[in-house]
Amino acid sequence: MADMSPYCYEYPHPALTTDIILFTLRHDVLSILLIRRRAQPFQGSWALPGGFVDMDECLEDCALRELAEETGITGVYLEQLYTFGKPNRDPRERVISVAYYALAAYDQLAPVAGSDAAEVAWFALDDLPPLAFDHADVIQLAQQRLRAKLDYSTVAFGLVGETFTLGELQKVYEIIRGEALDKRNFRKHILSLGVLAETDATRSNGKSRPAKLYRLAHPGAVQYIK
Amino acid sequence: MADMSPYCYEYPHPALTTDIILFTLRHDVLSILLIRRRAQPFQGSWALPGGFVDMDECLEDCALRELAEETGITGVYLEQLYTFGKPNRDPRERVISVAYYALAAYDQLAPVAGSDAAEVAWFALDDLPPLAFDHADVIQLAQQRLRAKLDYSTVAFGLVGETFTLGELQKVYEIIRGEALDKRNFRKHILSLGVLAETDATRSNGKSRPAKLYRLAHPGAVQYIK
DNA sequence: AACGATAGTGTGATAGTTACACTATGTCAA
DNA sequence: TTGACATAGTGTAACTATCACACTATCGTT
Repeated sequence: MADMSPYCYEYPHPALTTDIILFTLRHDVLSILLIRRRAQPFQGSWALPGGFVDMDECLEDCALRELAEETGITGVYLEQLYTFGKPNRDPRERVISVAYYALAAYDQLAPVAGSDAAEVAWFALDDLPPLAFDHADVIQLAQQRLRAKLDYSTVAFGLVGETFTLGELQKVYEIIRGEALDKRNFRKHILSLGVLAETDATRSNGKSRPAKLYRLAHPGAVQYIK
Repeated sequence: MADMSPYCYEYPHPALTTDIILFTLRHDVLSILLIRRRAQPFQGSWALPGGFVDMDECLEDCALRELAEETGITGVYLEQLYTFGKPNRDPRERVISVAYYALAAYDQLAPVAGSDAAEVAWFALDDLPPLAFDHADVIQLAQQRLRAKLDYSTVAFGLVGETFTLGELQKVYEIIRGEALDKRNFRKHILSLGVLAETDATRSNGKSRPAKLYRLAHPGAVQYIK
């Protein structure tokens, strides 16, 4: 018994995990990536990717590592969301989960089921399967946060590629806010923020006039705006 | 040895604490409550109130309990801020800290040093002593968050009493934003939010014309506005 | 009764937001 | 090659919100 449980403490310690809500837009639908659990508890249920924090890694590194291990995905934008710690979240033992949300452009992603995942799949946010643990709550909070940050930060740029057309960007805003936006007003607004730079390339969707491509003037961190 | 460390796990577990940044306005200065540590590590240093999470209590309850135990303070507004988890935050072992910030009106508070605290004192945010652990970072983030939330929520009401004059409320905004505001514009704005209710009482500061007292129309949760 | 202190009140200028419709340029099919 | 389709790209006027600004009212104090 002691051989199987060699990590001993004077006081009880909880287990610590990270969970990742990876948002993307696929076929004009806001979606997240879920894995089907290979292990107990909730074996066979859909759940957020995530897992236990190693003792020598920081929380953010853990989130990135788990996402990579379970889904093969790397290089996404990541931000801490909230820490969930109710006593009976997990039937095995006390587990604290630090939730992160991640954003990426769909065509830059190629998820592959990894070690702890029997399967990996995208789900539209309004068509989620039954979820393990309290992951439904986690996802709902993430969606709220994403919507709120649209208005005062540059999060939206995390959901498009490195270069993008204003039409693509407008679609991101429309889908997350759930309402149509006026094209001229949107362009005026977004250009006035001063965070975009023109490129001299254009992109055609194959059916119509090609659109000018833009990129972030200062790529990297999400900025607060206004 | 095993007798001193009876809580054993198959994998290593971190310790889990909460820390609380309790803001108040005292003598027109934004201040927080610190305790002087009675125990190692950082014995004798100033630190945020906080402590280890019990295995059967949720994170928020822990924060409230620790605040009560160490400072005697109860009944404050509390909100999760961020979770700090770098591997070497604490020299003893891996410690994850879920930080909460709290708000209260100064005259409703009477801090008293409790069990783990040798001393409890208010410090102006721009005149903090050297702090234990990474608490200086925690406080800085809390201050940023407080300032940001002023503009899109009703947090400011957490720093005044149950009833308050518009002059008092304006002072809260001015101090947190660090700039003077126009009285007429402030009143127009705050009343237009529709979150205030008049009372028919007034309050005099003893030196001048008494001011009408207001209260929150829907006390309780901090609301998002605009 | 005069003074000091804070409460309380409105208006005009400016800036930001909204509503709204047509031309331009590409692809595709006949 | 030309016409139909799809999306890109563009300006203006009405409306709304924000900002700057100064005086009167009412209390306590001397």
